[in-house]
Amino acid sequence: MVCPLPCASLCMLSSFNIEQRRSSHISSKPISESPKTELFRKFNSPFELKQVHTLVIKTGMPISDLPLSRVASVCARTPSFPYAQQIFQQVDQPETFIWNSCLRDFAESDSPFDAILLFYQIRRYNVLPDSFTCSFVLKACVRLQYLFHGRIIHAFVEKLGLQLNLVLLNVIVHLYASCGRINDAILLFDKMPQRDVVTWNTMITQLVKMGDIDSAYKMFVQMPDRNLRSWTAMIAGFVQCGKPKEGIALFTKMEEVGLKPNEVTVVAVLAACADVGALDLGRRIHDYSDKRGFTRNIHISNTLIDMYIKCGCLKASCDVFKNMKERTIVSWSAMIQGLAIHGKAKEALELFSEMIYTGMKPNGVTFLGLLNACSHMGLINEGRSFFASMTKDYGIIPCIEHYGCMVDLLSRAGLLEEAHELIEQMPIKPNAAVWGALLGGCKVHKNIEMAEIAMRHLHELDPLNDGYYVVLSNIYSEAKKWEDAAKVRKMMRNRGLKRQLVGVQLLLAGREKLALVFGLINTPPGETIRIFKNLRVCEDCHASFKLISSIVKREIVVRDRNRFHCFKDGYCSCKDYW
DNA sequence: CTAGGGTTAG
Repeated sequence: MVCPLPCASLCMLSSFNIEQRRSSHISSKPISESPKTELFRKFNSPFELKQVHTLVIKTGMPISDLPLSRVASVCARTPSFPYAQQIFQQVDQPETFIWNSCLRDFAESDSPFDAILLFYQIRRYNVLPDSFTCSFVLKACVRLQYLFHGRIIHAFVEKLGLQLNLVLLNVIVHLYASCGRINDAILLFDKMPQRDVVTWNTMITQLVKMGDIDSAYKMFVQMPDRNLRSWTAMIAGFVQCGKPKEGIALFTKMEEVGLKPNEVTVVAVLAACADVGALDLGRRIHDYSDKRGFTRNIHISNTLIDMYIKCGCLKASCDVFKNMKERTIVSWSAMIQGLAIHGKAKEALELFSEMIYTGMKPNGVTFLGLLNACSHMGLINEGRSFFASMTKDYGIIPCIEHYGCMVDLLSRAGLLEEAHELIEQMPIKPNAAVWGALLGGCKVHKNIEMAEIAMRHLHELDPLNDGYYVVLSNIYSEAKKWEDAAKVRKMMRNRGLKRQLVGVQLLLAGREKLALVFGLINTPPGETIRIFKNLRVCEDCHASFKLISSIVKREIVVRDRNRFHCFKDGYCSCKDYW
């Protein structure tokens, strides 16, 4: 992160002459419409500003009609500050007020750095700053994660005697915490003479961002008053920290207290439902959202799509998607990924074409969905061509997850050498997921040599994960290499990994079937049965489910770690490729 | 009403 000294930022203002010369011929360029109107809106240099100013004076237009932020932004970057000051002093508003509005615009713009520049100019030319001035420039510091400037402004706040202003202190707490200085934030929090619900909410959110959900919850319990935002922040916090069950439990408590969820709460709760597969609650929230008109909110529809997908209701997610009047890349990517994990590769690819046709630009996540689709259905050539196209046609640099998908795609298809080559030549250091994908392929295609290569890396990258040892041991066992299998088990024991290799699989297999029987007894005939598990479905269960689905004439949807299996009339949506 | 806190796809 660039964090120039304040004096350095002032030095940057010396580009005045270059800018003036570069832009002086803009006005002589042929412009459609009225060139003067164009100039009035878009002037970019002090030179053009003077032209506009002249225009204002000539036409007798009130000076307050000038786009003041434009004036300020031109002058923030050049030594023409006094010129803008002159103009502002003729406007029928306090000068500080106008500079503050400009600061606010800059702080919220795409280049918040302008606010920092302008702030130092304001200081230099002795405009009297107030608490609003500080709050806007602090906001820019937060957005830019400029701790250095933030500390300067903090000191400045004290110098101005504003150290008791609660709003400012809240922003400063936010600044320190969001810049990773949680201890500074806590220090300030502890010595604040008073705190309000915003102070507490800020701490909770930032603690969650640091991954410290326990401290966040302690504060949530400890705080004197909680508003809807406090509850929402805490629910979202649980979801973000991978504790969706706790999130749902807290939501239930919130309802008991009598608070009604708003749009943001709904997004967080739906995300929790998606993670644990709480379809009933998800449907209830969907109803509620419809009643309150929340479904027009794109965030909510996007999250609904995701929730239905992860709960195994592809149809319901399609309905939400179709009913959306506007869609973002998140909507499309979620839907493509949804089709992919439900084994509808063809539909996923078609949806992608449709998306491109509407002019929506894909991003990295979109391609993850596409590669997933290809991977689950063994579409090797399509996968290769998407992987090439993402960079070539859309300028998206593949990240580790994309490589993981490609390795998965090639390995599943038995192209273990090609997968290994891809890993060897990828520009990022491969992680455990990448080598794990290769190992998975080695199991399916019974390649012991390659499995050993993958294992050497996994051993190093993720030594405490017993799952890989289990896979390797199984590969040896299947090849009847009992001694090697025993060696792996010994290795696990030496590392203190105690999982019972054979017992685990049997137990899980039993559980899946038990879940199915339970579902058959407890649901009306004909209704879809949904089973969730946190590992991969084993081959034995997969075969049984196909059979049972045709006998009882019911759909059985199983969510495993990676995807969905929809069993119907003796067939599975994965077409046995998984 | 010139300022501060909570949200989605992998």
